[in-house]
Amino acid sequence: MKAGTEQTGDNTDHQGRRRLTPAEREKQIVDGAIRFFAEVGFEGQTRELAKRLGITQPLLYRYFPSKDSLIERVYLEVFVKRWQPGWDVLIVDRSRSLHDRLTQFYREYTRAIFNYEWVRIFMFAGLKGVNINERYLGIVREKLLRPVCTELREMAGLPSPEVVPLTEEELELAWDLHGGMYYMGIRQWIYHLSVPDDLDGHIDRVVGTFLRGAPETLREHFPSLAPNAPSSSGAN
Amino acid sequence: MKAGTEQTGDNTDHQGRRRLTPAEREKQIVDGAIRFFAEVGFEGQTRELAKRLGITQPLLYRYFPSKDSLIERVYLEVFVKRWQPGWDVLIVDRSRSLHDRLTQFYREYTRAIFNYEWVRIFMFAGLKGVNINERYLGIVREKLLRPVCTELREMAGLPSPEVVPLTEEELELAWDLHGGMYYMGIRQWIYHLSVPDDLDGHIDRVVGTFLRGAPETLREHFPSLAPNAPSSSGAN
DNA sequence: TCCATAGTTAATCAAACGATAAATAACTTG
DNA sequence: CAAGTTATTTATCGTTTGATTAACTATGGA
Repeated sequence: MKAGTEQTGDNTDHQGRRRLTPAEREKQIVDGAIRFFAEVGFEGQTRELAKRLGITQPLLYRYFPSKDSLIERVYLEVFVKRWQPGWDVLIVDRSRSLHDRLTQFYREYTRAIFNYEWVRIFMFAGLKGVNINERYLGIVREKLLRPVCTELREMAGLPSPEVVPLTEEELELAWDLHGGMYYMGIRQWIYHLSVPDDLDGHIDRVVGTFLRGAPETLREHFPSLAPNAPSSSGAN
Repeated sequence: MKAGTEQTGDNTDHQGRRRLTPAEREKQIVDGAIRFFAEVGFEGQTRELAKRLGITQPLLYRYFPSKDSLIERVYLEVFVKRWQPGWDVLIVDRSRSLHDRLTQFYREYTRAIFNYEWVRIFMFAGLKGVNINERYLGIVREKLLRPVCTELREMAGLPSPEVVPLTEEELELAWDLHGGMYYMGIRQWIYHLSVPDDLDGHIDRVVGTFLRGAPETLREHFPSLAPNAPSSSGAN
C-alpha cells in the first residue's frame, strides 16, 4: 500500500481548485452548512462540513469567524422571509369560501416549508432552545390561527372577536388543525415515514373535515352566544 | 485565591460517598441519564452526566461498558411498555360511542407520554435516525389508526375494511387526528409554548370536531359506496 | 504579463471527551 | 474487630474538535 506519490487528499480533483468570488463561496458554504446541519445537527464538525464542501477547514474560518456565527447565518437563511405576505390577505379574503382559502393556504404553505432542511433545522433549533421557534410560531399564531378563529366565528354565526375576545380554547382548536398538517412534515423528514402522495387531496379532506365540525364545536363552547341558543344544555 | 487545602471537587460532600447497591446505583444512573439526554441530546457528555448524578465519571463505566450501551438502555426504559394493552380493546368497544372511546383514549394516552422525557427523547431518536421511531409508530398505526378508520367506516355507513380495504387516504385522515394531538406535546416540550390547561376539555372538542366532519368526508371519498349514494357528484 | 488574493498544506494549541487502570474507602462476613 | 470484597475515586491516556498560524500555490482580472 505504499504509494510512491503521496495520495493527495482524494476529493474533488486537485486541479479543480476553482477560485470563486467571495460572494459565491460564501453562498456555497452557507448552502452546504444548511444541508449538513439539517442532517447531523449543530454538533456536526467543521472538518466534516469542509470535506463535504470540497474545501479545507481553515477556509471556513476565512468566511465565518466562528462556528456559532455560521450557525447563526444558517438560522437567518432558513427562517427569514418564510412567511409570504400574500398569505395574510388570503386568509381574510371573504370573497372566497373559508374552505377555499385554507386549502390554498396549506397547499402553498406545505410547499414552502415541507422540506428536509426546514423541518429538521427548525426541530434542532427547538430542542436546542433557541428563541427562533417561539418567534416564528408567534407569527403563525397572529397571522394565521387568530384570523382563522375569527373566520370560524363568522362561519358559526357567533360574535366577532371585537365583541367577544377569542378564548384560548378556540385558538387551541386552530392549533390542532395546524398541528395535524405540520405533523406530516415531521413524519416525513424526521420519522422517515411515508406521507400522502396526493397532498392536495389530503389537504382538501383535512380542511373539509375540520370546517364541517368546528362551527358546531364552537357553538357548543359558547352556548349562551349561539344564534337561536338553547337556553341551557341542548341534547345532541 | 490560593487556598492552602486544594479544593476537593466541590459537589456533594466528599464524605457523602455513599455506597449504594448495584441495583440502586444502576437505576439512579439510568433515571439521571434519561433526564439528562432528554435535555441536551445524546451528545451530552458523560462527565456532565456524572456531575449531575453526584458521582464520578468512571463509575458510569462500571455499570455500562460504553456510552452507547447506556443510551440503548435509555431507549429501552423510555419506550418499552408504553402502549397499554387495554387501549387495544378500548378503541373497538362498540358498546360505547366512538366519541367516548377516543376521548378516553387520548386522555390516557396524553397522560402517559406527554412528558419532557418521552417527547424529547423520541424526537432526538428520530433526528438521529434510530429505528425505534418507525417501530413505535408502526404500533400506533396498527393498533390505533387502523381500528379508528374501521370505526369511522361503520359510523359513516360504509362497507367494513374486510369488504373494501382501507385506503391510504383514510389512514392519512386518522394520522391527522393523531398528529394534531401529538403536536401539543411538541409545542409544550420542544417549542416551549403553552398548551391547553383544560386538556380534557380540549381533547373532547378536538375529537368532537373530527367526528362531526370525518364521516361526511369519507362518504365524499367513496361516492359510489355511500349509502343512498347520489349517482354522480352531489352539490353541497 | 503581473500581482492581488482565493485557496491549500501542514502543523499545532488548548479544551473537550470517551475510556481505562490503579488506588482508596465503605460495607459485609466470620 | 480483622479480613475480604467491591463500590467509588483519582489520575491519566489517546483522540477528537474548534480554532489559529505560517508558508506556499495558482487563479483570473487589469
